Amino acid sequence: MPPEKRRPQRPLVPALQQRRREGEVVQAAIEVFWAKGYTAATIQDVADKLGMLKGSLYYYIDSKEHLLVKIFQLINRDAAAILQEAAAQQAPPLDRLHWFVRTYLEYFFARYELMSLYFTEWSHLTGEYRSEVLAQRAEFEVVVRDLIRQAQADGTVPADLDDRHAAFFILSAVNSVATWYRREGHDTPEIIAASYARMATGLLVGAGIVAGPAVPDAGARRTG
Amino acid sequence: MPPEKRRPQRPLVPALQQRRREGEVVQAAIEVFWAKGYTAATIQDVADKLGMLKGSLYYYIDSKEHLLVKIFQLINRDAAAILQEAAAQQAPPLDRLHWFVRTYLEYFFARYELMSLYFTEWSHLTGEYRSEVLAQRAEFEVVVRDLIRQAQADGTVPADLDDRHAAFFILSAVNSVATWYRREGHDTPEIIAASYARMATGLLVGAGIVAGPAVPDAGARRTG
DNA sequence: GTCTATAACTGGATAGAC
DNA sequence: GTCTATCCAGTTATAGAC
Repeated sequence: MPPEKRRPQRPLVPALQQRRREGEVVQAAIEVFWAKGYTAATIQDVADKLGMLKGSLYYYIDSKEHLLVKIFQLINRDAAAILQEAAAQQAPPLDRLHWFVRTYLEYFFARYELMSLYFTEWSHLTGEYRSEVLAQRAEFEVVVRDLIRQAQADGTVPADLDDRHAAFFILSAVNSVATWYRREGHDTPEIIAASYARMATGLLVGAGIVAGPAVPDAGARRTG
Repeated sequence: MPPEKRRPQRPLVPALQQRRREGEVVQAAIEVFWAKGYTAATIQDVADKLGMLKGSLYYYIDSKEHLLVKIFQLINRDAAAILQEAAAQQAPPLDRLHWFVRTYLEYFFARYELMSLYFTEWSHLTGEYRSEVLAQRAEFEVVVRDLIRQAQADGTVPADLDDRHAAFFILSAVNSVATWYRREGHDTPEIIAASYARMATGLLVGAGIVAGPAVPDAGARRTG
């Protein structure tokens, strides 16, 4: 039996301006992760950029994974604000959905490196950290589903369309722009955002047009 | 100079049934990665399941990452076949797109664990391996874009819709089903596949309806 | 109280013996 | 084809400098 060891107790009220170095650590991590990718990047790389030994970094972070979480926290607040505003507006549901997709994507492009890091590396998170990300996504799903249901209630969108599927379809597409968007591309952020908003709403109203008939059982397999 | 040592030379034409153990290695890896996730899973876990030491595994693989690649190769051939068939059919472009989305998703659900592993863990790949995955995705994009352009040519889909954006939108949504689908869910694979195919085609024809007008500049921010 | 250095442990990977 | 030994990176624990 080891003797009951005393661990350094963190004070409940942290000193006010003591976090400047912490911000530098997060900033250095962003640059390193962006340049090399999360997996390839080493804690040593981050420490080097700060001029400290890798072991010393663990005063600021709990783990390499935690460093990723600290980066993600920078955008969580903003994203939630956009979502809540879309939910609170008074315009027709489809207009609000359109606004949400467009505004969210424009924010996305404005902080592209950060958002890209989020969507390409979030899967490295495990346990509690992963759960937090999934919980936040669930909030997005709830709001978008609600907007779709409202549009179904007023007859704009066909009632037989599965609102859950539709919400997933739209959010998946929107969140995946990080996989193909590049700053050097010829499309401006505004154009892409408007294009995506158009498709998101078009999907809902268009589903009424292609509903039943467009599900042929592909009898035409094998040309000829 | 060490004496020219004779290493076990692999015959150019591999003996027919010599790969059984290799298959066992891949199968063990699938089970371990599926159970614990790629990051949390250790090479030791895979070795344990096979009853060998972790160092010995490296006779069959180059790296943990390579093990993931070997798993992915199991599905590449099938996915490419579905894609090519969609491109080769004689039906109208939108019907072919509908067929592709539905068939691809049904294949997806039939091999859910494998496909899920692919879409949730592919981002762990780096360098050459990552490039291969991206190249394969590019093929999907090419075919889907082509179907969309054909539908625009015959007037079914508005010409001012960006076919590249639309292809990304659809493929992103389809490939993301792994993030929310669960075997225990109440939706059958057929229902989801049909629902997604409907939305994919609806998006294209619906874009003509919501085109210009539905882009209000959200003057209604801040309810009140 | 804030920060750094050091050593030890775990997991991924390699080389060479058998 | 498998094992032993060993290396390196990420991480933890802890002692202690300022």
